[in-house]
This record gives sequence, structure tokens and C-alpha cells, in this order.
Amino acid sequence: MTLVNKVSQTDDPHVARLMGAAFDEIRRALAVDDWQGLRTSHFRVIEAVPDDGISITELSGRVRMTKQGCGQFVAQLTDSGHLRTVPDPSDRRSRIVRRTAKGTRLIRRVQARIADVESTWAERVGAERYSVFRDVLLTVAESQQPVA
Amino acid sequence: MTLVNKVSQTDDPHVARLMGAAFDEIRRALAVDDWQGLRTSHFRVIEAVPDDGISITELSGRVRMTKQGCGQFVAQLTDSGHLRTVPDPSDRRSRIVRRTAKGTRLIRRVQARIADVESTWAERVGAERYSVFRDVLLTVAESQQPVA
DNA sequence: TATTGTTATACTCTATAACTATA
DNA sequence: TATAGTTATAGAGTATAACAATA
Repeated sequence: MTLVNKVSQTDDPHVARLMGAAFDEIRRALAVDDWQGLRTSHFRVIEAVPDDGISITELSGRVRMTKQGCGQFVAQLTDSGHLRTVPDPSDRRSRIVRRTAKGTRLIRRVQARIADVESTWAERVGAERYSVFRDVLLTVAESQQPVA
Repeated sequence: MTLVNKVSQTDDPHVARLMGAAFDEIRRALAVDDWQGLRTSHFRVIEAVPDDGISITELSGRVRMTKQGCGQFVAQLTDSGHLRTVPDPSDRRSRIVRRTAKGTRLIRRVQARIADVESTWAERVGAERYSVFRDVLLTVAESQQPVA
């Protein structure tokens, strides 16, 4: 192996690899529970539904997903009783998506599990440093451009 | 909407959502370049190949992927000239996967792009806070259990 | 018997395109 | 004409199962 063919491996893993590993831990923590067929993507969609309802098109923008894909998840979550849709009185093409009480309970359970993971992380690195971590992540996420 | 049906939305997004948004930014930064058909998963696999080579089974463990899936990416990266495999002299069932010089150049390009993203993040939040962020992420990633 | 790696298969996620009903 | 949402289709990613060759 020539020197030109060497690449730093474990000494300086980039942020994508690190976040991937962190994600994996969340995935495994969620996998412990029984979610009755609902998967991570369902959580992402239902979490983006605001308390006062939203159209599918607008929801798809929030979760950075096509409205086709988003509509599928909404349909499944409606079948499972976590969402319901009502006609939009001001536009008969549109349907307003709302959470049911069951959907709200689901979100709370998901959020509690993730909060558990965050607690263990905060314990591992210390509350102060974890708070900086979270704040940096928030700043980075908020400074994103909307979907082009 | 009853109070029992309310869920905090934007005020306290959990870490999975935040990391998802950050990931998206990396994905978009990489999408600017032409990678000749290689995708993020190829990067993940080739980056995990150490300088001195590795078997497919061990590689699949590193990238937390089945050996079947890993073998597919190795095959594609071999076809594209980024990896090559040599027989393992000590075990005729096994093949040793190595990076070619082309593969090494690819990794360097990927890592440079991600480093660019990290630079902009560090600028947004300040170098010191970004360094804490990175360190927390490293600690969390390193304290993971290996695949069960 | 156990392990390395392959082939076959299937499911999830998500994208594009084409369509309908309504605006 | 443009937009909301649906249906159809396909490709990317990754899993399980069954297998051949070798240990």
C-alpha cells in the first residue's frame, strides 16, 4: 500500500457517519416497543401535523416528502385511527388532516422514547455539553433553506 | 381541539428531527457534484474499507449492513474500479476487499465535501460551540454497542 | 457442523408521471 | 390554466432465506 492510498479512518470520522451511528441508537431504542405496524416514517408524518390541522400538500412540504408519498402515509394513519381527514369548507379539492386523540397519544409515546435516549446521551457527556450539542443542532436545522 | 389533544410542535423538536434536517443539508451538498452513478451508500461502504483490506463479512459488520447487501455494493464498486478483491491466502472461502487509488481519491472528495459543510456549520455557531457539538456526537457514537 | 460469500426474493421508502376534480 | 390529491410505476436500500464452497 503506497502512502498516496492511505485514508484516515477512525481518527476523524465525519459528521455524517457520526450522526448515522446516533440515529441507529434511536432506531434501536424505538424497536423495543410494539408500534402495531407503524414505522419511523409514520412517526415523522404524524408529528408534523399541527394541532389545528393541515392540508396534505402543505404537510408534504413540512416533512420534505412528495405529496404522493405523504398521502400514502396519511391514508395508512387514517386507517389505523391516528389521523382523520375532514373536507376543507373553503376548497372542495382539499382535505384537512387532523390528529385523533389516539394519534396524539402515539406521538407522546414516540417523543418520550426519544427523550429517554436524549437523557442517556446527556448523562454520558454531561448536561451542559449536551445542551450545547442540542443548540448547535437546532441552529443548523433552522438555518436550512426550505425545499427548493 | 381539546387540550388533551395538543402536542408541542416547533418549540422543542426532538433530536431525530434535528439530525434529519442536518443530514438533508449534507445530502444536498453532495448532490451538487457528479458521482458517476455512485450514491451515499457506496460512500458509506468504501469509507469503511481500511487501508490494509477487509473481508466482506467483517466489512458488513462495520457498516451495519447484511453481508448480502454489502456484497452488492462491493461488486458495484469493483466494477467501477474503486475497489478490487484479492483471494485470502489463509482461507479460500474469503476474499479481501481493498481500495484502489481511484477509490481513495473518491473518498477524499467525499470527505472534502462533508468537511465543507462542517465548516459552514462551524461558522454559523462559532468554532468553539461546534467543537463541543462534534465531541458530543463522537462520544455518543463511540459508546454504542456493536450490532447485536 | 459452522462460516464465507452468492443468488433469489420481497418489503419499505420515495421519486416521477399521468390522471381527476375543483379552482 | 393551475392546484389538491390519487393512482400507477419504478428504482434505491436493505432484509430474510436458501444455497455452494470451504473450514
